[in-house]
Amino acid sequence: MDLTWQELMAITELQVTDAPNENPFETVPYLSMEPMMSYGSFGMSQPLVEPSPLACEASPATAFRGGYAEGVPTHQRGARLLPPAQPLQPPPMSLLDMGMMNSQGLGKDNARHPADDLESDSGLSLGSSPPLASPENATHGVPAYLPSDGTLGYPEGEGSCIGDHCCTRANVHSSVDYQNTFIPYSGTSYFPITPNLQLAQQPMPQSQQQITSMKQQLLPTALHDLQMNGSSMSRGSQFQAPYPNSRGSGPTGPLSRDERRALGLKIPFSMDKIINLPVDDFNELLTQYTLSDAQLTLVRDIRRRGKNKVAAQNCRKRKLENIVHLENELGQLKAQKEHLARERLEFQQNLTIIRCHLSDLYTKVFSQLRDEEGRPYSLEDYSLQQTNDGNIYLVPRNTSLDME
DNA sequence: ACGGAATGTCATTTC
DNA sequence: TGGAAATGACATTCC
Repeated sequence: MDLTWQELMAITELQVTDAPNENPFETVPYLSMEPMMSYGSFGMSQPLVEPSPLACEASPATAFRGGYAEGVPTHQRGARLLPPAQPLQPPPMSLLDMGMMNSQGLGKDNARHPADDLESDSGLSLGSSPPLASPENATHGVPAYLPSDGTLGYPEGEGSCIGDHCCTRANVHSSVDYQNTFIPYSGTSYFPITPNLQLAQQPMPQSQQQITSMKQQLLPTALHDLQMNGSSMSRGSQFQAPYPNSRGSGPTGPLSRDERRALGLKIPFSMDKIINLPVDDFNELLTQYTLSDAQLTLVRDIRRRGKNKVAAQNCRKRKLENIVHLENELGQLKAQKEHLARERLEFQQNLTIIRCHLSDLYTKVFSQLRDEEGRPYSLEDYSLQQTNDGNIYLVPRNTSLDME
């Protein structure tokens, strides 16, 4: 009997890890074992109604559940006199047949609730937004547009160079280093992958393939050009027509609208200076020349448009990168969800096993108990209740130790 | 001729 | 408070 008690208590110890309703992916509710866990009723005050998909039928638990657990309502039945509370505190208990448990998949990890993995593995931080990389350095430190004095623009102080030969210009590349000014998202996942998950090694979801395809299509044109000091950036602020050169026709080509305007108004300094000079230097530059209002307005417009052009390019690049980043995280989340679903299923199977054994042991205990007159205690009328101090008592079902 | 993509520009907000 | 950056919306051009 003591041995049986040890087994029973070992089973109840295992229940400590049972917190089924904390599963965030819970969709199919199953019976909580909590009533048996609390210091309240230690008996089957609630029937085990969950059908067992496992080999529970072959054990005595089947008869127990069928004959009592499912047949006995929770309301009180015929009351008997409360016998003297019989302390049934067993000696220190041992885990029941851990070898069996492990053999059935109840390993140290399997007993964990999936919710544990949610916290420990995912590191989900919905409150944090992706660190939008700022391209503000594009014009700091390393100027976005190299000084073009002598190589492009207008001869300072004279606007005599108005002709076809002036439409050609040196191909001054932008020195914006997008590889450095942008923080790649790929290295800072917000859903850290634990080794056991190995999400990164999972097959790429279809949506991710799509975005990858999109990236392959878009980035080479939109991003790669930017990164490779290509025509995009140069076009933006250098003396290149916005559209004719947009397909890689080279450094030469028709003047842009602002270029033509600048030529028309004989703006005495380069577009590069107008756009990329710091504001103080830009203002100082303006003081060195006597400009008409029209010239002044045009220069300021050119500066504004030139800066906004670069900003628009940066903005679009960021937008694409954000899409790629979010698609990557979506793929990781999907893989993580699948992993948790598998763990949940395994957990439920283990839980069913535990319940079967618990019912079996409970039946065994009651079958060996006898009252003062030698009659067996009925599971229908008596239950085991544990007090706060850990003692276990056999009490009628209509009696609660809490009230005493 | 039409649609999509790329890019420029403007207005507005945010930094 | 002014300048710069960011960004949505629209326009323009090319393919």
